Amino acid sequence: MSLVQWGCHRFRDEGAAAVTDTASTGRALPHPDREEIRLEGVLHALSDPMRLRIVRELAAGEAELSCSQFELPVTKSTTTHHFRVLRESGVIRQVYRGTAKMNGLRRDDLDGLFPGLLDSLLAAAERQAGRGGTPG
Amino acid sequence: MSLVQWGCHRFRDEGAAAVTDTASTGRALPHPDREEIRLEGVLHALSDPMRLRIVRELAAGEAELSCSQFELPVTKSTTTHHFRVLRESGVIRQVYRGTAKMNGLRRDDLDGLFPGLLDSLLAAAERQAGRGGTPG
DNA sequence: GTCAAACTACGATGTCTCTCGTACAATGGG
DNA sequence: CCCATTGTACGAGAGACATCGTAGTTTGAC
Repeated sequence: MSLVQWGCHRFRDEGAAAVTDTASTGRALPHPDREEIRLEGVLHALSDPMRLRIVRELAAGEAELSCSQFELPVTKSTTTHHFRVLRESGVIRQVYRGTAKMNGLRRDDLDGLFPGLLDSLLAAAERQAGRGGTPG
Repeated sequence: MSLVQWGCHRFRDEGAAAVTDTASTGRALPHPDREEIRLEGVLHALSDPMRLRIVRELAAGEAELSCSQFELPVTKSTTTHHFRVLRESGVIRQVYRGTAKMNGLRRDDLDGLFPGLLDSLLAAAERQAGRGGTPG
């Protein structure tokens, strides 16, 4: 049938992402620019219970949190993986601080791109959690 | 390490779903009840470009649409697959009418469960489409 | 310098997903 | 009854994903 190949479910190009996060230490992490953030990528990132939970905890507190402050029922390797997915999809921003890696929601960028979306999503997760689901 | 196994990324239980859609013809299709709809499942369904596109077309028009009215760049088999994912996640409702299968957004159920979410998602998709993405 | 803490890299594994093609079933019109 | 239209079932293949374990790197404290 020879159909158009327009790269479905492939959100990990990143291409030349901005690597300009020289925090207190020298290590930098690749983040997509605001304009590179794709809705499908964000939804994919948030469609995993573990990641939705992370984002909910991140949204609950004001400050940034290090990876180790999340008590997730998975190993450290898996935790690293989930945080990377969140960062590469543009949902969170990660910065090294000493041996820790601090995580913060990219609220400004997400609100700028998709006004109201993040709040709706968080409210939805909250509602479902109250209903007896386990997404956070 | 022996961690808790709490069924991550497994949204397809459905269990005893409601199969009470005897439309004009006799064939019925399993839909999750409103309370069975899970946010993660909805996000997962919408994280695919093809399905996001379907939902956007569905939301644009008022009336229900048959599967064949969507001109998707995939085969019929694949189209069937995507519509099933959307139905099983609770995003759309499907009903047979003659040889056609009519599709409608489950707006009431989604708005009831997650107020504002669907609109935010559609607005986000619209915005991204205007920006030059291809999600619809 | 040594050491613990925090996180990463890599490879493996099992499952899921997207896609297809072919063959099949249900419906309604002549 | 025959047939076109519409959609399904099934099986397969390529690739993505979540998870793990082990081994390694980076950092800061002593």
